[in-house]
Amino acid sequence: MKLDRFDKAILDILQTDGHISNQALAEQIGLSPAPCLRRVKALEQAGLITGYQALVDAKKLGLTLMALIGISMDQHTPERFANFETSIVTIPEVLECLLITGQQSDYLLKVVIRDMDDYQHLLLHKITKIAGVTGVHTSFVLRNVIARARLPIP
Amino acid sequence: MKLDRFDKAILDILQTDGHISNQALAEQIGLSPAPCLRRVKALEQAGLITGYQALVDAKKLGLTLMALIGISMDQHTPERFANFETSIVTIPEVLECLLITGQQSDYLLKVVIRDMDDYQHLLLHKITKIAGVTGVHTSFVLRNVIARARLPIP
DNA sequence: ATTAATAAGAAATTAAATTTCAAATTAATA
DNA sequence: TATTAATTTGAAATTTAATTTCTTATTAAT
Repeated sequence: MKLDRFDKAILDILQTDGHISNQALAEQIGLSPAPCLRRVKALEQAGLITGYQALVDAKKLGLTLMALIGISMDQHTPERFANFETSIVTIPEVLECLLITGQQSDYLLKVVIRDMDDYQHLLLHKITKIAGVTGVHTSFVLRNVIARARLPIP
Repeated sequence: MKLDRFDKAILDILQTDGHISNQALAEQIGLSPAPCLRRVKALEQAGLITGYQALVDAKKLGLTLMALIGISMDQHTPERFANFETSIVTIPEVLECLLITGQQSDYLLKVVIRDMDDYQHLLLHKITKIAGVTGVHTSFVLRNVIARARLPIP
């Protein structure tokens, strides 16, 4: 699927405001509502738009701590990795889990927790309990300079 | 503002599906549409819901590379940091920018780019051009095990 | 237990999404 | 370059959902 300027504008706007009405969206990109809606549906159908979500303020939920946790595994086998990944997705505090190169760590996790007690519990009773996890290195986030940024539309 | 089970259910559902109709949402949480809508509006008003966004597939946009870039600064002064932050927010490829502890780096960036050429250009012509940036260490993301997860509702 | 305050639900209204179809634009072919 | 086919647009009608209003019920406080 190739995108013209209308499609790109739609993606750009919907990443910023996923609740904009179709009429307002149509006006912003310079089309009438009917074709605008068709394009949005087509982008959803094509899998370019994978969903919509509300953005929630972590601090107002009491989730004031964010940490990055580097994880080292004992063996670099597909089985070890697969097992780790199926375990880690069940922990709701883990917002992100990336398999990475260029570090001592194999995985980098981003977690949000209420406080140090919760962090300790998460680390000692959940993460280090997963088979194969040998090393853990945590960085705490002091400031979130850019969050929830939108993808650049090429 | 304190949240009851209805509010928590709303936040949980809207983080998963920000496009659900108010009627369907009301049914899922076990309320009629009118009070359900009132609660959603109240959560928006209170700043618990900060917005809505469409989720876009990076690969389908041709953004096939994701990298984590650790940044070290020469001086740890508020002015240096402020300048870096105002510069970094203008780079659309930077999806996330965190000021962190526990690493050699001061900042950790998450970037998405098309390919190695774009990465090279981003690094050499944009990031390292910012005043005070002395060290850069890049990790490439091999696999995105968990992405765009939703906050756990306490 | 009684009152006040808050929240819920039904129904009416308003607004938006969706569909339909004729007109226009774009792309392809001769 | 003219002609045809395919695709896309936009106006209007229809359907659906959001929003408001008002009465009833529930919860909290005295």
